[in-house]
Amino acid sequence: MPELPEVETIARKLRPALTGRSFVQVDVLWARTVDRPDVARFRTALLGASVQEVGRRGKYLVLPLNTGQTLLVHLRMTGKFSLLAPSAGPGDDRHMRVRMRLDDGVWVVYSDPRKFGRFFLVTDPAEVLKGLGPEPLSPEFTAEWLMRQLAGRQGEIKRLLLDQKFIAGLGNIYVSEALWQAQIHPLRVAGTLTTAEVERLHRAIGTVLGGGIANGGTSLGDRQYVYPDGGLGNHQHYLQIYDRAGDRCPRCGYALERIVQGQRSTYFCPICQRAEP
DNA sequence: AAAGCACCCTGTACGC
DNA sequence: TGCGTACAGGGTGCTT
Repeated sequence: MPELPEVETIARKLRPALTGRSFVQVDVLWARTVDRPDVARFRTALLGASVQEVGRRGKYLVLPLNTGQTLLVHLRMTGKFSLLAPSAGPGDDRHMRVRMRLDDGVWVVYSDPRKFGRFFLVTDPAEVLKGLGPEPLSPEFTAEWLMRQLAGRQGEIKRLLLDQKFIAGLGNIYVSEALWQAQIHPLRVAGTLTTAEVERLHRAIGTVLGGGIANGGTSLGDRQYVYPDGGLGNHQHYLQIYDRAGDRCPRCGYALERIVQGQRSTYFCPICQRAEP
């Protein structure tokens, strides 16, 4: 499940292969993968267009084109890109949903078993990105900003951190890790966090995301997330609590627990993540 | 503002 | 062994 560090890792791996290249072939094998425009217009507009850069905003890949349009991709749960040499061909992955050939012959293959990922080709990227909160690794994301935004909030802190309109890029794994590191209970009412807790949380978010990127992202579980160059990330070896219910807390040794918040799993330590300030 | 739920999907885990 | 079913999960949209 790609979150900010995984999408950043993917962008970095796609960048050298795609920047300056143009698309000479575009095949959409699962129509609903293309959110907009319709598949026919998508193909026509992409053919011959070249990629100016490969960026990221939240969990979106952002590829401005020389045509003035921008290709945006959200991988959702199981979307992944592969880069294949011209001699290898595009392959025959049964989950292939989009395949694109570049002007140097390299194949860019998008596979997505659960078909949740989406491509957007738009004139104004804000059309897709406008609702997103700030980038958690940018200078504007300060402890002071976080403190102000949390003030008065009655919802649970974990659910709020997952809200992309609040902060862009955090997902289930990194939110659980950040709250554990900051020693804050996931059920805490957001507006009740103390200044010290908010400062710990702010620092922890930076630490877990930075660590995830430094380790080349997470390759987890059944999906064993594979990057465009065929490699695996390393960060799964550094996760402290995610998907470890019943295991001992690395900090205090007590059994980690799993609860459900907003139809989603939350992992935490009931001892060192205090329910009260 | 906050929360619940259906939906989109399929691989996997689990019960019988 | 084989079959059916529940479940997971990010995001959107709708409802309360």
